[in-house]
Amino acid sequence: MPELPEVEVIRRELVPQLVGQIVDDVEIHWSKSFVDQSSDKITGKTILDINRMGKYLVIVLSAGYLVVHLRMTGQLMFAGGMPENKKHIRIILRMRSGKYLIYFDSRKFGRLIHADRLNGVLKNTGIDALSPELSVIMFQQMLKNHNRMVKSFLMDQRQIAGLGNIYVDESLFRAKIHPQTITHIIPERKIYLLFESIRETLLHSIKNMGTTISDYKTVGGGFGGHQRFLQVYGRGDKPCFVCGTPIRKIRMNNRGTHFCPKCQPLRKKRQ
DNA sequence: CTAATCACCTGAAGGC
DNA sequence: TGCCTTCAGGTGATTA
Repeated sequence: MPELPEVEVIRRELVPQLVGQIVDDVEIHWSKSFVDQSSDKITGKTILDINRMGKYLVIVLSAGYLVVHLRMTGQLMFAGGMPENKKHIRIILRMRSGKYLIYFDSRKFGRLIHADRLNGVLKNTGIDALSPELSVIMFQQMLKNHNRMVKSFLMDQRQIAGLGNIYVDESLFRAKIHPQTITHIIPERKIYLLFESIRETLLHSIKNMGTTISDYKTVGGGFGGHQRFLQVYGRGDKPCFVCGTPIRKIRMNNRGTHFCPKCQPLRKKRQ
């Protein structure tokens, strides 16, 4: 479900509510959802800050971290009491204030990881897609150093972290690059365009509180609004908003991949 | 190094 | 209604 913009929206909502709270108790309803690899107990720890690394939410405790990955269907809710709908609750963190941080996850893919250090947990996470340290020069170098299809490169969290299936398809459409283009043949001006397209797509979605296709909800239970602006994702066979050609949907790495065959022609050689 | 497949899970939607 | 298949915002392990 959530990619960088959704996780960032959740982070921003959570910070004012959660910072300063003290963990009093952890209730585990599905054991695989909570991975405790810390030598210390989480009870009694104060929440100092919440950061984001790619699609990970990093809750900084007075000692150690609670790292959250929502995968496909994870949801967080912060409330003064238990919600009416208790379905799919996997973890409940009760705070000393009497409030609760509740983790829902219908598909049980997501994880809350309690760890002393971030090194191990984030070892496969590359530079964040919105990091100010990710320069267009560095992005260009990364693309030139790989010989693979640009969509699968952008989906690879070890390279650039935060993009998922929706925003990769949207960014490639915006940059007019076919998802199967091999990274190292993309001309320089297209690399610049792609770099900007990724930033604009992600920032625009954050402004709209993320994209709700089915499960994603903000911490307050609201829906995102960015689905109104999707150009290709979920629009297979529908006319391209730019040229009217039917959007094509194919499978790449077992993921639905959407693009406009006219706006994003496949080039096999450097132009 | 890259690609393909499966595994982890549940629920919604469509065909018959 | 019900059964069956396919699909879904993600990632990690394994095999080719």
